[in-house]
Order: sequence, then C-alpha cells, then structure tokens
Amino acid sequence: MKDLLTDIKKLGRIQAFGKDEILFNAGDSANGFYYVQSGEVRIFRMDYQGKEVEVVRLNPGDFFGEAVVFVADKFPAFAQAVMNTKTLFFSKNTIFQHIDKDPSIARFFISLLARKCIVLNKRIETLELRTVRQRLAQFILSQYQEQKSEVIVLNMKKVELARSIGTISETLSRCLKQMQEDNLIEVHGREIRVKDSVKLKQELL
Amino acid sequence: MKDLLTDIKKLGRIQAFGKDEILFNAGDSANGFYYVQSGEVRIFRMDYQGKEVEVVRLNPGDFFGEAVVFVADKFPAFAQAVMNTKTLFFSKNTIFQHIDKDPSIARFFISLLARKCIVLNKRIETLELRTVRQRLAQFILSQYQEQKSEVIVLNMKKVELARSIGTISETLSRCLKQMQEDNLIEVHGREIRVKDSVKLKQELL
DNA sequence: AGTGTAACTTGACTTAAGTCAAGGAATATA
DNA sequence: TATATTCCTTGACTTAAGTCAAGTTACACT
Repeated sequence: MKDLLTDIKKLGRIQAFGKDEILFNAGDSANGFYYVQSGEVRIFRMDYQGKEVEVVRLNPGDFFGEAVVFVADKFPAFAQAVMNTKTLFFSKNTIFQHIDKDPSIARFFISLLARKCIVLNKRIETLELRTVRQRLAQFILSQYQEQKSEVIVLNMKKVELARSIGTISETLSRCLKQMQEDNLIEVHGREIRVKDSVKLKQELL
Repeated sequence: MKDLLTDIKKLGRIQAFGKDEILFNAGDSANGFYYVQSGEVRIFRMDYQGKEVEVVRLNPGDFFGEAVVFVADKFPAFAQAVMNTKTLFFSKNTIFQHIDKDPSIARFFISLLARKCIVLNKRIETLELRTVRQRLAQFILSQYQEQKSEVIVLNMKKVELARSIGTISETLSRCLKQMQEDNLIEVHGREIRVKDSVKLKQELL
C-alpha cells in the first residue's frame, strides 16, 4: 500500500504555489485532482454576500478534488494555498487510463474514497449532536483515540476548531473553561490533556 | 451505465427481510454490502444510554455498507428493515474479484463513492449553517432545485426532517410557520410550496 | 528587548432554540 | 363509524449559545 502510493505519486505532475495563490476557482473545469506534498491548501465557497466560507483544509498527505473529478465536471469551490505549497496534479485522463489497466490503482482510489466517506459520516454525526459541549467532547475523544496520547495538540487555530464543530471561538473558549472546571480536561494553549475520558464519554448522552 | 448497474446487480444475492428485522448489528464483520430493491432500511447507532440514534435511511436504488466493506472489517452501526424489504447482498470477495478483472465495475464503485462524498459534503455544509431557519432554507432550496417543481413533497416525517437538519420537531414546526408568515413558503401537510426562492436564498446570509 | 499584530479570553447582554406539557389533526384499526 | 395511535402544532418556560465590546496573552519581526 505504501509502495502503491509511491507509484501513484509518480503519475502526478509537481506544481508549486505561493502563499495565497489560487489553485482553482469555483466553476473551473475539473480535469484533474491534487495531492498535497507540503504546505497547506484551503477550500472555500462564496456565499451570497460574496463572503468566503471555508469548507476544509488539506495538509501534506491529503488528496483533494478527486471526488469531484470522478463525478462532476466543474469544481464547486475555490482552492487556495495558505502558505507556500507543493502539490502533485493528476490529470483525469491519465488517472482513468491507469485505473482501467491496473486494478490495484482502482482499488487504491476506491479505498481512498471509502475512507473519505467514513470520515465525512463521523463529521456529520458530530455536527448532529445537540450541544456545543457534546460536539466538543466528541471531537476531543476522537482525537484522543487517534493519537494514542492523553495530550492532544491542536493543529489549527481555535477559531477554526470552533467553526469545525459548528460554533464560534467565544463559545468554544467558555466551553473549554467549563470542562476544565468540571475536571474533564486541562488546557494549555493548543494542548488539551484528557483527565477523565470516561466522564467525557458520558457527556455524549 | 444503466446496463452496468444491471450487470452489477446480477452479482448480488437476493435477500428478504420482514418489518423490523435486523440486517446486521454493530460489530458484525463486514463481509459484504447491500443494495435496496424495495422497502426501506434504517441505519442507527446506540449511544451510551443504549438509546438508538438514527444515522440514515436507505430507499430503493441505494447501496449501503460499501464504504465500510472497502476499508474496515466491522460494521460500526445497526441496519434494520423499516418495512418488508428486499435487498441484494454483494459479498466482499465476489466484488473484489470483479473489480480486479473488470475496470468498468471498478469505475462504477469509484463513481458511487465519489457521489456519496459529494452528498455528504453538502450535508455538512448545511449542518454548519448557524440557525435552524438557515438550515431549513437550505434544505428547501436543495429540494426545490432537484425536483424541478415549486412544490416539494416530503418523503419523510417532520420529526425526521427536523433531525436531519439538526433540530427537533417543535422548532421545525415554529420555523415553518414563521417562514409562511414571512411569505417565503406555504405549507400543507407534507407539501411545501416555494413562494419566493430569491428571498429564501438571501436567508443563507 | 520592544512593538505590533493576531489569537484568545472574558463579561454583559440578547436571541435562538430546546424542554415540558397539552391539545389537535390525520391516519390507521377495529 | 368509532376509537386508538401516531404525527404534528402550540404555549409557557428555561437554557444554550450567539453578539458586541473590551481586555489579555502569545507570537512574530525588526
């Protein structure tokens, strides 16, 4: 699988983008997708007031745009480099050719997409929880399980975390404080130490 | 594509389930996935109190379980027939064999999964909207665009709609009423008539 | 180290939305 | 047609969470 990824990466063309540079605009024809080598990419939409609404951020090791390329012909959102970023670009044609002649490549993308579905489903379940506190607890627990450590280190700003659990930074702040007072966690900057994972789980009703 | 689906359906084994019958339990090994021929299936989890939390409902024409089968080995949730239901069951082995020898089948599942990703992403964007009113507006607009008609007919109970936009039936009720008073829509039972789609769009901020 | 900016926290206040409880439709069942 | 059940709506109330505004703290850069 690791070698497969290495092989697949060889099918891509290296591209470099400067900070704030646009990779594609909403409406651009989706004739290929991307893999982040280094840096960071953000995907966002424009709402009716022309305000940007961030959808997701992609970090090294992430593919993006492939779902769109496989089913639609235009990108529905914008992609912009957050910092200097290197990507691999995979053209639709190349990839389809390789999928057709090498089943292991087909399987690779099947499992890539399947994993995305699972992740997205989890995200939805989180967002469907009623209170911010529950969604935050869910987030902390999921990180806690992924990283095997008791200490979670956020790889994003708190505003971003807030948005990703469907709230705003002020509310997140208060919620973290409250959870500290309830002895569930301990917060130091971007480090969250899980003190009582059992009680934390009980929060999820 | 239509023929491809027909061919693929031939790879499945017909199964029939009575009302309320369980198709699989959380934790069962995922050695295959399903296609709904007729009837309805609901997927749900158990929370810590042992209360059922519905994740999604599947109707005729829907595949389910395939993402899990492609990446994990156990189902994370329960599946239950809502009414008498006929499904096709596709065993993991059979499907993988066919994927490996027929690229068009691989492509079929790639596009199936890619479409799911797109749908899930839309769902997330909806849930991230701040107010219930916005999420409801979003829901109505998306239905309005899919069905080309001004009249949307809900194919679910209002409780279910409420949950799917992350709220409860009482709030949904009040929200629908308010939107009627604001002359955006007209509600008669499960029919929603869009009266002013422009204003409705402006609701999304 | 000093200064400036961005990130985060806190407080006071307002509004949205959930809970509980009751009552009406609508639909199914006898 | 009556009766039961499920579904939906409404009201009164409480609580959660958003807004606005004012500080802190942390960090980045000369």
